[in-house]
Amino acid sequence: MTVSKTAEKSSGKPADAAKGRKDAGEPQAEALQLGELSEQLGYVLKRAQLKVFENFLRCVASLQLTPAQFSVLLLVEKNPGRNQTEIASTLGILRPNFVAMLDNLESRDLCTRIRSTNDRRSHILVLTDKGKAVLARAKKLVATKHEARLNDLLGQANREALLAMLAKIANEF
Amino acid sequence: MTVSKTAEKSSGKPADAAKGRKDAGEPQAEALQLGELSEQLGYVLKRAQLKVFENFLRCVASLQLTPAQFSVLLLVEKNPGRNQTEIASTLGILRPNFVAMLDNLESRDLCTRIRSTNDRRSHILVLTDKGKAVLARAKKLVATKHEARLNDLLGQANREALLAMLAKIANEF
DNA sequence: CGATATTTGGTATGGTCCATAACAATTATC
DNA sequence: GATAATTGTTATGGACCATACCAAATATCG
Repeated sequence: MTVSKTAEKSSGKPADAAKGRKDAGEPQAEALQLGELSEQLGYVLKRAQLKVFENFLRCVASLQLTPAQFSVLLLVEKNPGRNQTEIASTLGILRPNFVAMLDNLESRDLCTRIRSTNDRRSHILVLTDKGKAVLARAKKLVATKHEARLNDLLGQANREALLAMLAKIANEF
Repeated sequence: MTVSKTAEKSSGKPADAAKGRKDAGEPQAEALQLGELSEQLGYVLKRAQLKVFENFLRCVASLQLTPAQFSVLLLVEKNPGRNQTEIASTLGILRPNFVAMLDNLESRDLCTRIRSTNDRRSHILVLTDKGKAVLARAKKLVATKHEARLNDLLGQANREALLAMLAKIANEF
């Protein structure tokens, strides 16, 4: 597959190599045939994922949160008192790569590392008040602007079916 | 969201920070709560995408093809005589990044750049005989090992519904 | 107890992918 | 025929991912 983030200079959908295709009378090199590509799970999946992330970023742009950061805040809120290793591995983040991420969140006063008294090796992660507030606002934005759009596009039932299938793939494929 | 490729050193599913969870009698720090994370479209989507790519790579490992390379070969076969810009932009690949990719495929004698006689700036892309043969084998592997697995997992009808929804997201989100 | 192994957070580093700027050669435009 | 646009390309930087390694703290076991 392939699918990068900012499709050429052209419009949104990358599948139009040609310019301002309308129905004008230009010599216009006709559009390419996607062919079997549109049946490839990985291709469509990646395309969809990029679009969703892109939309997510726009929706929470005012809070300056990436999908990854949002997931960290969500998980820390739901599981306060856990250490870096636990949070990171649950999200599939490798511990070394989690350090800079936490440095960022901590520098913005969204979460805090606390030396555990039981095990003085580990850092307990906790959301700051600001972190909780930002997360609350992020949730609202995501719910009303981002996830709601799926319902408009697919309908409630289909949206749930989609999530269920994706979860199944993520867990059993 | 987040989701890296090789979840920690632990097993497959990243959602088990703890070790060999069974039902033994260890002090074992209980598993984390995913919470609202499992309802986040982007999170589940990314997770699924990583799993699918991972499986794709395994299925065509004998041919040494990445999803991106596979998509290029597919598109060139379906649209012979197109130049680099057209193929790249259709796939959402930026032209500068497409150069090294083609260098690779060409060095393996899977496709060829041909100077166009009409426009001597552009390179026409064509699959070599070896390229066609490799692609044919890849298709077979993908169909029988990769895509077939989706049917086993979701069933034919659901698989088609999933692809349709993903395509809709990719195009209209 | 004390030697050894393991775990935790962290640093350093390299790879891959993605994005932008710039350039020469060629072609289009006026 | 001068200027603009296009094509393939190089160079470069950023983001993300993965591995090896380290010191401090803890666990394990003789």
